[in-house]
Amino acid sequence: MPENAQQPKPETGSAAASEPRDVPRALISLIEQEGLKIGDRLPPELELVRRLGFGRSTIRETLKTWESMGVVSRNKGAGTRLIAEISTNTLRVALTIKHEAESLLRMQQVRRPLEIESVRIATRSATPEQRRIINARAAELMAVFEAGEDWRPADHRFHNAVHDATGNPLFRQFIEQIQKAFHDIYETPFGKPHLGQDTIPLHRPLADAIIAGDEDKAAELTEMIIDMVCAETQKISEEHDG
Amino acid sequence: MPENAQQPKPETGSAAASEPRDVPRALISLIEQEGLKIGDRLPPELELVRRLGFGRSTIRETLKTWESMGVVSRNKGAGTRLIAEISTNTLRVALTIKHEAESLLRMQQVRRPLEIESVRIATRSATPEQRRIINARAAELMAVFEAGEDWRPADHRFHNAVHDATGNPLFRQFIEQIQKAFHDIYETPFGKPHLGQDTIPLHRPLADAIIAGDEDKAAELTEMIIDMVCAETQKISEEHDG
DNA sequence: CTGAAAATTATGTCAGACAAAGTGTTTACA
DNA sequence: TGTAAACACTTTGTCTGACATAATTTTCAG
Repeated sequence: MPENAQQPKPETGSAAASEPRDVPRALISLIEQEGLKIGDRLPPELELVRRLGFGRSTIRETLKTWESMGVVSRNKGAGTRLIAEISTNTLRVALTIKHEAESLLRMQQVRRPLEIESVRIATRSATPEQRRIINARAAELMAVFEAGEDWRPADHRFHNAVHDATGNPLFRQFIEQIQKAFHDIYETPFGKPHLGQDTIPLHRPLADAIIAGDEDKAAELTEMIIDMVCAETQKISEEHDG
Repeated sequence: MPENAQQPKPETGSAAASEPRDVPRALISLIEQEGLKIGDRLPPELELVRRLGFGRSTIRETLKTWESMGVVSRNKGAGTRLIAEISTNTLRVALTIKHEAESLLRMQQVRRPLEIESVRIATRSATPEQRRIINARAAELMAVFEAGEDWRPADHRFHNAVHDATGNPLFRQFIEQIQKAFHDIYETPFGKPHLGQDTIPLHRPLADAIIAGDEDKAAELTEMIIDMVCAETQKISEEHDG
């Protein structure tokens, strides 16, 4: 029996950075060295085994995980393709959300402090340009709403402008993912009244408070908006639990 | 050669719902039948092989994926434990975090409101039993800290107890994933002093406030703790940007 | 040049073996 | 008797090899 068993041996020698000690790192490093872009095919598993020095099952566990995170797509016969950016600079985190009436409320419960905090930070630290954009988005939202059209895209843009004004892209990412999950659950099983309709008129004073730099006022209005959504969500939950 | 190869054979016959054709479904169905709750141990892999009728590598790929999603925690020697709800209808959401030195601070910025809100909710709505656990975890943490040992596992358990007391598993999942990402970045490129050491003495009064139901006091202490971590994180960021 | 058959490629699954790290029990010693 | 070291056991981690299955590519007949 060969005693060379658990010696990863990254072998590429050069690798200025550091020798990758685990499979994900080794894979990412290979992808970067190879210059693979979205849509490109990764080398087949057996070649990865040869080049990375790990066993196939170990490598497969990582690829399977990446697949579940939406980094790669895998198909028998065809290979493994990159479908999202991945680099040493990218870290992917996955969450699981239970798909039931109650979790709608739970998601809003988590969204609440994130939304409030992002408004606070935005109010404190937005640049004049960002305040201008927020103002424009609010105007757009009110116009669409009063015209009786579908206000949800405009609402989305308004909130995005606020999140961007925090200077921290994670706020937008987190909140957006929560909302995405929310709608994935909300759209499918239940009928879908326009959730949050009553909150729209509050968006104009919210924008004003942010632009004026009145942090407490902005936070208070955000709190009201989210609480209204929470209340509606709760009603829906209860209807579907009874 | 036996030709019985790829016959999953769910065998449990009864299974009113539908015969699980893939490993995740089979696992979830087993978890539900067994009534496994958060914190419980899953059967060892070899038993799963026997009971589910799939090969070990196949089952491992699913468990590894679940681990990366924060559904289970796995340890050599010890087994696999459930750390989040999982059921037939769980939705998986992936977040991508670009990691630069700056994003360490950004993650704490997002964690901040989540941590504060979870403390507020926990203070409001924890059961007596949950308050008892929080108290015990705090005592344990202080003991370990004063003994000069590694306090991080105890710190982790303490915060988990608080998150669990919110009654909303999403808080724990979100915060845990943020921390996981944080450590993935933090451990590797930079040297790693024990971040947050000075905050530990504040945990005793925090626990007391939660147990006493003093929401504002608890929130205030949490704010102080996180802000200290943020300050330390910022210092590290700056050191590595200059 | 076209379309079907065959060969090749690549992932999916299973099985067996051993390593490594925990857990628990027993034993030795004070 | 109490405690700590030594041992056995359990469980996950990794590697290897084999075959099944689906997609792709090549070959070949018309």
